[in-house]
Amino acid sequence: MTEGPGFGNTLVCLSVLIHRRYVQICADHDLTTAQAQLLCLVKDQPRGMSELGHLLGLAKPGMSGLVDRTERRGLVQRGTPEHDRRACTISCTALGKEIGDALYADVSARLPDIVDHLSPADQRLFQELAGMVTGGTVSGPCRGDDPPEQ
Amino acid sequence: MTEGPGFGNTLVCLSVLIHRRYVQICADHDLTTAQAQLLCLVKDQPRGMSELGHLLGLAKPGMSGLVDRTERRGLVQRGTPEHDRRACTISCTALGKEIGDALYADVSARLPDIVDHLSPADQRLFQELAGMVTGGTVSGPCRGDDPPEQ
DNA sequence: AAGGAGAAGTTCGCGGCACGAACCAAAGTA
DNA sequence: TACTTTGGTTCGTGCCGCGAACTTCTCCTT
Repeated sequence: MTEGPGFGNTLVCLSVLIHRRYVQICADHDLTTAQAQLLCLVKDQPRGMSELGHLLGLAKPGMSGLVDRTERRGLVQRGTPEHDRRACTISCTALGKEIGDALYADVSARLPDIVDHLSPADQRLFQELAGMVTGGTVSGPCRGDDPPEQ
Repeated sequence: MTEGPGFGNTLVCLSVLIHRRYVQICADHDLTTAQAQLLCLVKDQPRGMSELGHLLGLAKPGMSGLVDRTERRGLVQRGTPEHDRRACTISCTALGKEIGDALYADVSARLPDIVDHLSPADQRLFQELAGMVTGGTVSGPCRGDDPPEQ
């Protein structure tokens, strides 16, 4: 409604801009963005596959593969909750926790670089608005609007 | 400097949020995001592989593959400029132009949905700030800071 | 208790994506 | 005429994610 014809494009540019810096930072920790997001979601608490799939917007095979690869690197591990033996709990290894914390700190420190050329007031404003857009989803990536439950 | 510890995370969420909606819109036009971005870059003017690689942040093999797949779908075509016969110009087919224009219109129309829950004033503010962050790069994705020239 | 419906994950096969290394051909240069 | 540089391609590899099919377990109904 209130947006000009170029706003959509601007949003894409913004997303790409953020993503590229994010890729750099992840690569510095030898992580892909998918693995990084998984790690950040489980670094402070174990979670089930379904929950992770929902949070990451992935279907079941995608989750399985991602956990496979991340587990193979020793960052994460599968466990079985006793109350439901078909389910699967993903938790962090000590190494994963260490790397995840370091990554999170680095993201907090270096990702905001992309707004460096704005005035401090504008930076604060942008930060606040970005928080409103993402709906205050603090931990992990925002939930998708389309639950990919299959 | 002015950002709290969660700002980096908020930016990641914002990027993911935008990207997911973008993926949806692209899929509605039967495009991947990579192909969509390529199409948008060449839909109004032909460009060389190097230039595209620079704009998209891709190395040479990545560009070759992307153009291969997009060409195979008949959306884009390779041409040879007469002044340099080893180079290669990527231009749009009629079909590609049509789809590219439709996609662009759809992105302009539907991507701003993600800020719908903000007040009109905040939406305008966010739009303006987002434009400032992306540095007014109007056409195509923003240039990366690290030229992946190899 | 039996038996079927549904949920949680896995596996398989596929395709898109993107990299490094090696390569080829054309252009420029000594 | 050689040598170097530049623009792209090919090859092999790995990550990513989907749909379809399958197994196992839980739960609900009868």
